[in-house]
Amino acid sequence: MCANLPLDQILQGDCVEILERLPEKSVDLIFADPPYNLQLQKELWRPNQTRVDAVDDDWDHYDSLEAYDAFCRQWIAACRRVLKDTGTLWVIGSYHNIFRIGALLQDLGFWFLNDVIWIKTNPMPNFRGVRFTNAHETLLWVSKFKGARYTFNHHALKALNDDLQMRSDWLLPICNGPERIRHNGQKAHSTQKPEALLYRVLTAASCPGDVVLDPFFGSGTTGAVAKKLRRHWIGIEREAEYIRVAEERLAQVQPLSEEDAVYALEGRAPAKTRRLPFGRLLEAGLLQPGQSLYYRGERAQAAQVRADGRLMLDGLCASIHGLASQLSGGAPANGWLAWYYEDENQRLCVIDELRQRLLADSHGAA
Amino acid sequence: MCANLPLDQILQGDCVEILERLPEKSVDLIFADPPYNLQLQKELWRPNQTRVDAVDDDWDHYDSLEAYDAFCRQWIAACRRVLKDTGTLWVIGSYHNIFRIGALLQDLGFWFLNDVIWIKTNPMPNFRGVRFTNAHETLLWVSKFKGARYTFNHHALKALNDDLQMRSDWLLPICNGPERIRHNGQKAHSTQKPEALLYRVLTAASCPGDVVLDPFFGSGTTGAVAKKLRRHWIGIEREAEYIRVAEERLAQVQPLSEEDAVYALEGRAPAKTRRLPFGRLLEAGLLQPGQSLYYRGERAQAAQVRADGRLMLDGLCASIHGLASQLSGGAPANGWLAWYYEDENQRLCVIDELRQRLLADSHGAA
DNA sequence: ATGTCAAATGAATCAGTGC
DNA sequence: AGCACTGATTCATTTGACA
Repeated sequence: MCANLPLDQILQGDCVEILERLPEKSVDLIFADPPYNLQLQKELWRPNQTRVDAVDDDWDHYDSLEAYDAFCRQWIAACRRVLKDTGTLWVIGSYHNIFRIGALLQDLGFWFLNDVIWIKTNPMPNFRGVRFTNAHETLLWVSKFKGARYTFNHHALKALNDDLQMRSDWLLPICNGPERIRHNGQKAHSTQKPEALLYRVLTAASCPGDVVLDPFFGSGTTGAVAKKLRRHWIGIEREAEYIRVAEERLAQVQPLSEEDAVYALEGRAPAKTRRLPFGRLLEAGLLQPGQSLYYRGERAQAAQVRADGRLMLDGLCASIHGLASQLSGGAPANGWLAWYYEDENQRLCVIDELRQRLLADSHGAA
Repeated sequence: MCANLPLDQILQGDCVEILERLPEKSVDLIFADPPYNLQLQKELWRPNQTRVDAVDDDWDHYDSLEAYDAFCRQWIAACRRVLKDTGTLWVIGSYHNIFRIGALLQDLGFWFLNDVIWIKTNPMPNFRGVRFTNAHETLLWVSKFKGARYTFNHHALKALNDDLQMRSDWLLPICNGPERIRHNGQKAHSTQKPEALLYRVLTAASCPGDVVLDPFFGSGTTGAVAKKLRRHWIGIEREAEYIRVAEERLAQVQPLSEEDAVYALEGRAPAKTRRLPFGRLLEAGLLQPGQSLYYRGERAQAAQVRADGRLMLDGLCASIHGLASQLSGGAPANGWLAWYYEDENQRLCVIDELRQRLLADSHGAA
């Protein structure tokens, strides 16, 4: 971690200027909730003749699509510079702006990992009945370039989702009730995001101790969740009033215990199996060099174990994973489940059983 | 409708060339399911739609984005020309291409009505657990320009959704089972869309007799649903094999009866009342000039009826609607429901009852 | 305290017809 | 095209008043 990174603070000012003063490749995760450029047309009234308190803040106004594009190109490029090569960027938006931002991200070399849909359980209806209820917002999740390594805590997310793989559609309520910060009954910020949304983002794409940056900090939801989950955070915000709101809020956040933060990361998934190289089976005497392993348990496809832990078959030589992949036509393969050995009773058993036996032995790990 | 519009046919060829031969402003609805960003297919397209044989991987990421943009700009512009000013365009895509298309639509002057998320009940899992399950596709719905009139059958959609306003998130299964067209066990088309999706699109944004065009016709789902719902359809498709599949499919489609098609359109909408000016109540003798009407049934807010059918209160003088609007602080108001008169028993009744009485009298309409 | 009902409200590109 | 006039339209939650 960079020594001169201002951690766990809110930096006041224009996000582009401040980002350009931060060290490059120093941040693990960026969550950006930029102005949406809503361009509201006129007053909107409910059928019960009350007025809708719409977002009409000055910070959301741009003169043209071109002006909005130029603004976004600047802050996205500045984010890219401070992001580690293994870091990822999230952006949230609506149809007013998200297509421009998505295209810009691709133009600037980012690589899409997912677009995630936040489906609101309780959106504002379309009062005039002239369109579909606008019931969602879109989150973009991109890595810095194609092929970049990145963090995705698959098991934590799976656990968060009742042991089903987490999908790209997230059903969550809007920020309301006690969580919504109000002063004298007025919203402290017109677009405060729910903590549940950030909880999911940070759990998925960062680890405890990582640095999470939010260039449009607002009421500080990103910081609040980062602090709770024991991530470092950096907030950038222009408006002094929002900074006061966020600082008061952050002072009240209690971080989870270290164990709980790690537990939140691992979720209820089976304890993460330690990595164990295939060669350990040879070292442990569970397999012998020269012994045959059978692809998918078929005796017709026999490979020989080499002393270095590689397999040979028909002149091919590769790891258990690589050879299985080649035999399957190139699909990624888990060699532990692809290869079978003959046990003392001449029965074929999957080699993963040997790995499990070794892992269960507390002294077995390398 | 244009006399020289080739209705209920599949036109073979490049969609841009064919669109440019069709009459302008002649089509009510376009549904487009364009090829995804060709990064995935490892193909390059020149701006003139000819395919570049990409023999290796050394093509440039940015060149490919630009080529895809050029391709999309052409077909979208061609669609815009044939679309009536009151027509709307739908485009479906995934994160690979939808952001480029959304931005292009805005650049070309289209106006967003909604982005709609098709959430798949049964998506393909992410087998390697390195991302979220990509469980949705995005549909864009745009009118030709800001402020354009367009068709949205609010009541039909509300009826489709158990009398709740239809939202922008649609939960529908992917096309599978008997609906999926197969030849010798092979999918006849790799991206056949479910008819339920098109059913909702056409029900929402077109009327029986309208002309629906699909520039990437494929297996013909758009045509099949259009025929069923008694819309005219035009399909454009390059591949002869897909055309054969679609023609065979369309021959088997039975249109709904006219009544069913109209019922599907109207849903449970209230019968449309004829328009009746307030002055007719005076002419019919149901109200007298000088009589008092009470705003929202409160005797403290009494307006006087003038002989010209306007109301006066506190020096204000306006129509029943205009005065109700002013009294409510500017909200649009339905005067028929806002004003009450005193009946022969000194009870206050809403003046809409008088309108209904006059409308029920078949001779009452102006 | 507890229950019931009315009022308030949330990132919104929010009207249609006829002259 | 522009103007004047008519009149159709909302869901899930939370908050607060009041019994």
